[in-house]
Formats: sequence, structure tokens, C-alpha cells
Amino acid sequence: MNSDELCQVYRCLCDKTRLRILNLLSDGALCVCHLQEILGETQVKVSKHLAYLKSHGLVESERRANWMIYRITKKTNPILENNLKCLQDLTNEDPTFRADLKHLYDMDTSAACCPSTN
Amino acid sequence: MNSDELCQVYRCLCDKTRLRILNLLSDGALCVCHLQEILGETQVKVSKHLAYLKSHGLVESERRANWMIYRITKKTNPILENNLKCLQDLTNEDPTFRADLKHLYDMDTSAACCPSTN
DNA sequence: CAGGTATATACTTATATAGGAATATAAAAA
DNA sequence: TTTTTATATTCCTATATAAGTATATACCTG
Repeated sequence: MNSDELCQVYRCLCDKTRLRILNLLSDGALCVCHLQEILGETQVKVSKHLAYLKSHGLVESERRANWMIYRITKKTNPILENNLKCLQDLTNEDPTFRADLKHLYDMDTSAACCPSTN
Repeated sequence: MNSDELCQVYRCLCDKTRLRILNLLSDGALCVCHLQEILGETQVKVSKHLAYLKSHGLVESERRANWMIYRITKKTNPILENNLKCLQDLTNEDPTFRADLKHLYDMDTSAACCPSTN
């Protein structure tokens, strides 16, 4: 990774909605509709931020029937991994991150769109 | 630190010039003119990026006669410290960061503007 | 005080990006 | 094949910010 790529990772991280998405995906893959529900944001907004993250290699997606399943990229990225870890540490301090995760855990994950086969 | 403050830190990190500045300051305090010379950028550009970093609490400054000495903030900031460490690890990989540090080490630091009393 | 040096700020322009509205696409269901 | 569901894309507008030019400020020296 060079300095330009590094900047780009930080550009991905410098938006709150994207941080919330990454925080949720750190816990496992999710479909757009579940992200949308947890974040309480519009479909377009969520979809665009996912596209941004994907275009810069931070997340990957896979279609499953009607649904698109997003996950943190499998390619190793030390900077990303490091900062995702920081995010987890922050979860206890930040109300938004904490509420998002609670929402995720309370969610019915038996729906067809988010198979537990993460 | 909450999620909004976290975003702001990443906003500070997502510019290459600012990353170069932070990388240099990780090694110790520097005046604007030395930063300017190492970076090979205009005075305005360097000054503005320093102002940006300062306004968001990542660096501090102190006047010494004609010169302004900038340093990494003394307030502990786990995210910042963590990423500055990543920067150092990257120094070996990235030509710009490496060249900047070489330039710094080769520089005459006996000048009045950059007393070694960092 | 006048002049010089170092740095900061104001003003302007260009670009990236955020977000909304409408529409397009892909797959499943009827 | 039409409709529905889930997601993506296009078009538009507003805002943040990067960088340049010119100017202002702060401090030092004589």
C-alpha cells in the first residue's frame, strides 16, 4: 500500500454512514435491506455508500437471489483491519455504534435475505 | 471520542499533504519553513493544511520569534496515535514518506527556526 | 519607525462528494 | 408475461475543501 491508497482508505472512513456500515459488517455479512433498516437511512443513500466502499476495495458483494450481500473485503488490508478494530473499541463509547449493534443482534436473521452462512 | 469526532480525524488523514506533514511531525516538532522545504510545496498550502490540522486538534503550535513551531498534539488520541504508527510502518513501503524522512534527516537542524529542543 | 522575514488569512475558482428524486435493472413470483 | 421486490444508477443541487493570488499580520532588526 502506498500513500495514495492510504489516503483513499481514509476517505472511505471519513463519513459517518460508512463507518456505521463498516462497524456492522465487521460483525458479519449483511444485505442492503438489513443495513438500511438498522441505519434508518434511505435505500439510495445506503446503496451509494456501499458502492463507494466497494469501488475502493473495502467491501465485496455477492448476489443471492434478489439480495446483495455485502461483506468486508477478504483481501488483507492492515490499515483497514487496524481501524476496524479501533471501531470496535469505540463501540462502547459511542451511542450510535452501540445502538446499531444492538439493533443488529435484536434483528431476525432467519429471513431469506441474510442467511447465516456468512 | 465519539463517531463524529472519529470521522473528523479521518478527514484530517485523507489528504496526502497532511499525511506527509504528520509523518514528519511524528519525528519531532518542525517549523513551517522546514516543512515547506521538505514537502516542496508553497507556503500557503503548507500553512493552510497546518491550520486545518490544528483546528481539529491534531497538532499544536507555538511561536518562537518569527517562526511557528508545529508538533503533534500532546493530548492523547488513541486513533491518531494508532494511525501515526501505521504511517511509520508504511514509511518503508512508500517512496514519498521515505524521501521526506530522508530529507528531514539530511537537513541542517542547527538553524534558529528549528531548535532541537523539541 | 522603516524594512525584512515568517506565517496566516481573505478571496476566488475548481473539484469531490453528499443526498434527494426519479428511473433503471435484476431476479423472483404470480 | 406482468408484477413485485431488492438494489443500482442517473440527474440534479448543495456543500466542503483544495489550491492559487493577493494581502495582512507578527515579530525582529537596524
